[in-house]
Amino acid sequence: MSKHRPTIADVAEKSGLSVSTVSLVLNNKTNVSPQTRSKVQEAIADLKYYPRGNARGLASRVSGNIGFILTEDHFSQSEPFYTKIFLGTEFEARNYNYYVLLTTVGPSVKEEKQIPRFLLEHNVDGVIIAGRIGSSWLEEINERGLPMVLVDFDSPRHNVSLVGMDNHSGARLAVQHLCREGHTKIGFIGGDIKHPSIAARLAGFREECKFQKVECRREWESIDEHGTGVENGARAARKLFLNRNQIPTAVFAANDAMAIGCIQFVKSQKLSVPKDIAVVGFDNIEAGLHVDPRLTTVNVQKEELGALAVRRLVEMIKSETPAVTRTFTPVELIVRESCGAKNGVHHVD
Amino acid sequence: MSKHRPTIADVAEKSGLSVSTVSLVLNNKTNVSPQTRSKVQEAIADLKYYPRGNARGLASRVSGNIGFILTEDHFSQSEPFYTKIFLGTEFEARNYNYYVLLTTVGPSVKEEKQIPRFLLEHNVDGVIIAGRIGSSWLEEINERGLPMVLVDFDSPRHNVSLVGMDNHSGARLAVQHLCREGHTKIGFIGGDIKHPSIAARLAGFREECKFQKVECRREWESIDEHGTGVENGARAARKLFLNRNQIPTAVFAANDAMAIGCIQFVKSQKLSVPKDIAVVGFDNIEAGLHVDPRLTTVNVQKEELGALAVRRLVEMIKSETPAVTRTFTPVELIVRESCGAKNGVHHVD
DNA sequence: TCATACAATTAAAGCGCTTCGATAAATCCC
DNA sequence: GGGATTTATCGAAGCGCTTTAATTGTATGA
Repeated sequence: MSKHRPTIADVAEKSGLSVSTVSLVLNNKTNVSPQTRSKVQEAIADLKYYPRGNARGLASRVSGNIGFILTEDHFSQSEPFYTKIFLGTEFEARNYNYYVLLTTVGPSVKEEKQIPRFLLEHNVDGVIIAGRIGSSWLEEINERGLPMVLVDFDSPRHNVSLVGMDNHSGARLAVQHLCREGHTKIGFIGGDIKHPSIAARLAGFREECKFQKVECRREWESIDEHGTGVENGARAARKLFLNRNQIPTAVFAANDAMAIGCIQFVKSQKLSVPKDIAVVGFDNIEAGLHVDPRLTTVNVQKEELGALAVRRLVEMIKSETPAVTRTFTPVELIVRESCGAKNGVHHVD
Repeated sequence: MSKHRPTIADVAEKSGLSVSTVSLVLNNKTNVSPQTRSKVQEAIADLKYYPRGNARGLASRVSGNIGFILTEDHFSQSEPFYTKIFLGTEFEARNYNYYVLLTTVGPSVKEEKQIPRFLLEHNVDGVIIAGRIGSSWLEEINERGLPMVLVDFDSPRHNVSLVGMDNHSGARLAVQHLCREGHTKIGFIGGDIKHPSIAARLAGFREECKFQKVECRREWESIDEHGTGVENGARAARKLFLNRNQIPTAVFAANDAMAIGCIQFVKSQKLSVPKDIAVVGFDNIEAGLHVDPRLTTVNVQKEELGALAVRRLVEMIKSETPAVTRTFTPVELIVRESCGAKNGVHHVD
């Protein structure tokens, strides 16, 4: 054993310079001559030196970590929607030399002991929150003076940075496509209608219906209050289709999970998708590929959302005066069989 | 501002004791009188003091982190199988005051720059690896002298600790159930047959067939070399059912993804599941709930696997002489419709 | 009663880095 | 040409903790 891991002092000695100078090189500071810089870099490479994060963090009082917060029900959801966002985060964080600490939390801040340890221990330099979350968490983090970025959520009361997708255009794309397929009676299925993304999708739906001069009655907008899962989709579909004189021939669902629920319900009624009812979803989750018929949907760039969140967050961390930003990724229509059209991708213009 | 975060010195002052004593209390060391201990704890509570991880890590030369390594293709898989394992890891790690750093890696160690930063920087005290991984990674980690635990994989050459599930019993449960349903001709569908879990499932399948005195020909064992995904399942099913005089009436698939592929193929041939072909899978992934008919399968406790891995890893970290352990969680049969039986759960005895 | 052991507490020396202020050398301007 | 700047390098302090060895206090045994 004995041969122990090289420290900055070893690098200094090897290169014939001082520890401080090596540190300057390490941190890409100015006022280092090119020769010096390369001498140091050579020594670093020779020794296979890697700075110890703990020492760096202690001296510079930053943690080098980013916290990623998810509510428990989001993460335990079967669909890897948030997983993919997290993956994007992890990838992008590497480019900035940050580690990502993921944790799940309950719906709202209760006891101190439920607060993520990385917050209590000041072990993150900023926080990314994905999906719906109680505003008490936003306040908790604000109080700690940590920069934060929301992903696919918003809190008007908190004027917070966020990254999201272009829900409005996505909904319009979906409706537009159904119209192109000849549908004139289109319904909407949704849940958790206060969620900004869902609300925006409904708004886009209505707007495009109006624009296309297509019949879209309020009674064809079926909202299940209890959530946005498959079961909720099935329930909303039941509400939409049962006990009505007239039903729509096409449905735009606020997300894929509900769209799948809708398809299940329609099939359970011995009706055919897409022949009797065409269905379009939103999110492009994997399950849409395994449902029969395969789901036409609006694609969301999940990894990109995560990466974007990191970039915004790092900007805030580095900046003295962080600006509140709102960034939206574009979406595109993915045509499969559930809408009764030929396959293909329709990009948003 | 100004009011800055309390340090151990503040706690020492407040409690009228020395920094060293506070440290002893913090670390639950012996030789501290009960009165002293409670005085310190009181001060800690008053000040809302939390030790700074970086300082601790620097002084005690441990990182307080656990690395979680996944190959890229595992993580980008749609199915949240590994996500759930990770979640279990994260949960259990909290109990031991560890942070989990997740990263994905390529199939084998190539350049130094592809090595996870937490390894290069010695920023983890141990490593959990989930799923199939190139043995060069195991060597890389071994060389660094880090304790490690594999989840759902094995490397006979490396004599490494692992946690897995009882694949053998699971396969036997599945076959046993099919026999109980009256099937006498049972096929097997699998992929990546060198994977220890898959191989064990095949072994269990054969053993139970023999035990039940049921016909199971080698030509009814259809292996797709290219993987264990849905497509591979469909392809293996094609190989199994096409161009044969006699085909089995039931299939045990090595995992749910392949089972779903198999169902898709069977349906594409205008045959009925379970009437013409009964199908049983393994893993109990969510997608099995959304396929039609819903998939009968063998449940694997994914979160528990992750938690278990943490426990084993922490034992190794704390121990001077880490023992190599192999731990297996029990499985249970979950009966849904794809096997043509009534629903229910059959536990392994 | 005095040396001995043991328990409880502490002072001080780091852990490996960053950063501030000092120093020395090079460049500038009138 | 000489004081004022600027640039490159370094010494040393300190980040907040752990840990070792030393110190003090108290109980033990002969």
